[in-house]
Amino acid sequence: MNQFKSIPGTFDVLPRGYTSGSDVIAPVSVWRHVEEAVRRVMVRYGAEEIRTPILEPTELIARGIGQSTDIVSKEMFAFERGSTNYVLRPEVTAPVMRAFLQHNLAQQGGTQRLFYIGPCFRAERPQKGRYRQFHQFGLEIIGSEDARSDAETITCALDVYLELGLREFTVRINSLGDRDSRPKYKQALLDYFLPLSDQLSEVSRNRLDTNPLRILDTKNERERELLKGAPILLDFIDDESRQHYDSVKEHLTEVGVSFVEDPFLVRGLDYYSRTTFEIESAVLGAQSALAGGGRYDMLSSEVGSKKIVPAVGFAAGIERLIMALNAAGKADVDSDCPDAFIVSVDNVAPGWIFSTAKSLRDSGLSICYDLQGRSMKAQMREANRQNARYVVIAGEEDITSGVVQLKDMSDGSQEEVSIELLSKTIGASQS
RNA sequence: GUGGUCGUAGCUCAGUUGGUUAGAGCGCCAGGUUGUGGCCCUGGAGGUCGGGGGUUCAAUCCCCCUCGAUCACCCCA
Repeated sequence: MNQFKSIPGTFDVLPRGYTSGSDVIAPVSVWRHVEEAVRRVMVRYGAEEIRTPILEPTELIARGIGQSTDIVSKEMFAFERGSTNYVLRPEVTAPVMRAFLQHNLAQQGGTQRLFYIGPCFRAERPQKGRYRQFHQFGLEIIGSEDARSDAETITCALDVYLELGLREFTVRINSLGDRDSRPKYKQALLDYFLPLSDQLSEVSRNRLDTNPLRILDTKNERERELLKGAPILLDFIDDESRQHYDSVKEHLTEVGVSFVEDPFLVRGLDYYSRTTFEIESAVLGAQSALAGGGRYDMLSSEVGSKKIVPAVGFAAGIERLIMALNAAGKADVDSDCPDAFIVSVDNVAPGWIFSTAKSLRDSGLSICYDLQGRSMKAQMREANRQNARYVVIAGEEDITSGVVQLKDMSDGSQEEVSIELLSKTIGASQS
């Protein structure tokens, strides 16, 4: 009988953490540490949390992200039930936009700053830093064209990394221009590459038909050489987009964010226009992108809005963030430990242990005790392993006399405490 | 979907040019200390050496198949 295993590309987050292949799966405490940092930073940005379903209509994702993208064409976990097509969300921007439109959040006035944390799903072949179920957090600023919102999106992502103690990353930015810029540029790219097509790899040759922009981020050495002579996207964008882009760069510079302009930074989701950016870390191996995002002014109309709703946002991978934290030695986080562990000498008075634990818990303390009838030594070891602050030692006589031993595990000191005063004494020293 | 690498205890890994009961460290359990943890010492549990087939007197080791893991391409977080 084979044991069941988690599906490839998914993993369990355990209390203690473990290694899986070359990946270190961090303990839950690290995950919470990250999630709390995200929430702190988001609050500073005035962002409010939004939670959307894991399941979305397939059509929303297909239209939002784009039929020809890899995500939609080959990486969706999608299924049909009755007359409805469902998909496990591969990202959260389109769902957030859907929710924004569905609930008419524009009616609440102003610009909405919405953030999320949660799982996403893509049917890719797993590898280091890439999973089938992975976790993202992100910010969407919906309802403004202001270049400050683009810059704010970038600083917000960076602030999460800074908050967690990361320092080593690079920001790459580019502008894709407006709706009309891309077709013009695509044509220019085609004009450049078609005569050279015999020098291109098979994948890139196919892309000339399907999505020529994707040739720009090839890793192939020879193609990179060819790219040096290729037309530059920035030369094809409209004046307004150019001004907008300059303005984004100025704002970033004003607040001391350094970045590199990458004329070949396109992204694999169709909804981007104008600003795009990626934040990457050198410590991550092949999957080096920590976060990515950009402006998506066209998305709202793609998913059925009559009005164009301008928006920008970023999405960041939590697994990759944790990998970077591990590499930077910033992933050591204290996990919760009990205030006290009750040791029963010779396993006497199980009922008393149970009810005492309950009443101490009722007073807000975290209490553990042995459930296996183990020796006192083993109970002490267990208390030590769990990092209990105190051990309550109770034997037959202690309980009848109403006075137990309270041992402070940090320095080994021990005192007699009457049972009625236990919660007060343990609680008083809570730091 | 395509390539490379690797499968020995819960974890990290030794090992056998094919030869009796397959090892270590960590972890776990117990004892050393009959009411006291961390350190130390002793002992113990735990493995069909991924699975199937073949070669051989004999396979964990050699061959074939298969399954799984992993890294990379592609793409993205």
